[in-house]
Amino acid sequence: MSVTSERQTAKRAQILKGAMAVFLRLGYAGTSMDRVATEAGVSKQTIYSHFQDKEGLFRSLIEGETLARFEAVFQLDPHQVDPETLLRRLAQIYFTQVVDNSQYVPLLRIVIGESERFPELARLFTETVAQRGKKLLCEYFRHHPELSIRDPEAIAQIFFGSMVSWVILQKMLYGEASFDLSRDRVVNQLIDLIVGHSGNRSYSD
Amino acid sequence: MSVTSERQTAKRAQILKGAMAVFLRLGYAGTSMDRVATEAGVSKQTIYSHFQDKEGLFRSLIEGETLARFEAVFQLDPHQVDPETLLRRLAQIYFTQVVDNSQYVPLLRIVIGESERFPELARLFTETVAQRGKKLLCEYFRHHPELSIRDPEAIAQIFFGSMVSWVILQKMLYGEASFDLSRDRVVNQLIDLIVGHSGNRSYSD
DNA sequence: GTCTATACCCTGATAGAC
DNA sequence: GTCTATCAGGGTATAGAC
Repeated sequence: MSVTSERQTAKRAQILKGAMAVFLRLGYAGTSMDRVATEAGVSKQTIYSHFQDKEGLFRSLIEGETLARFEAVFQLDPHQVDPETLLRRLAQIYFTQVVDNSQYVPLLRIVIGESERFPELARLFTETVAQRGKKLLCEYFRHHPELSIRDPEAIAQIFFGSMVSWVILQKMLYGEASFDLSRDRVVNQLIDLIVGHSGNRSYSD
Repeated sequence: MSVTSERQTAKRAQILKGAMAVFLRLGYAGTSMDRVATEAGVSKQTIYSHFQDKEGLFRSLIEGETLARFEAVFQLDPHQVDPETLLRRLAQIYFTQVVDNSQYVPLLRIVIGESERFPELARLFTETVAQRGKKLLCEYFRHHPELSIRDPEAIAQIFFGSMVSWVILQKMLYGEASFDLSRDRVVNQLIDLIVGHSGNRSYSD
């Protein structure tokens, strides 16, 4: 039975891998089960023996991607680090560990695009991904009153929201074709605004 | 001929109105031409006599919505207004004239969701909508060196990006269910950061 | 559990009457 | 230009052999 179980989970992973390639490229409605079967290298009936239907497959896929990808992100200890270093490190983690992953942009696109058909996936995404860094930053602000941050949650929204909207505008909506603006400039100005330093270093230092 | 032409444009507008209701709710692939015909109150063949195919209808719809909706936005004269008033007025225009329109969130969602299949629509959207306010704000910063804005474009990205990402998180991805954060708090903190005032007024004052 | 073959519906697009 | 009727193809999901 353990062998059978291993085979099952292997097939399941194989199906999910193929499904991810198709769903993230073509969206939910644009994806056919035939195409998933071909991409995964299994027959259609095999998919239906592991997942109830197309919706169930899609939910399992997005849920798994959301939870697996971001559970190890933003785990740093914020104490005993100066503010500029913390903000720069958070930006670095977001850009190098999240944005530079080739599946982040398509995943964000499909979560947004299908957020009306699958609202619970959208909520899962916001709760696991968006709130994580925000809570860490808010806690830091509350323990550092010398920064005189009036509204930590609003500042956290500004900090992460500026970076996310940069990704959407530049990478998702092809804004870089008509408007060149590097990550570093946004991060430097954010740090300049929040902690009042000049902020000329790169986020990747 | 003028009567015929009027009838044509009336039918065309009728089709586009029905198409908008369906496309914005179900996405491109999720929309069927049968459903558009029913919603618009015309037959399917009538649609095909006005538009080449499904793609052509979709492109006309999104292009028209993008151009018509935002051509009158951000037309204010920025000169001889103090910085806080300008930023607060820009935020007010964005939230009341853009976000509060019931079609903005679905339109933004579908432009993002279909940005891989229709990249030229995504570029049109960024160029007409996103860049308009940004350019106005940048020009203002350049004419007001007393604000000592080092990187106007980056600050403009932070200003508008924070508001757009607030809409995406709170309204599109249902973040308001787990995280309450009002517009006013974000706008007040943005103004506080950029012009250094306390910012306790409402954006709608 | 996995495959081939198939049922049945709905899709985009068109033909022809008026 | 607008409608009804229809075509060919692809959609999800399932039946039955092994």
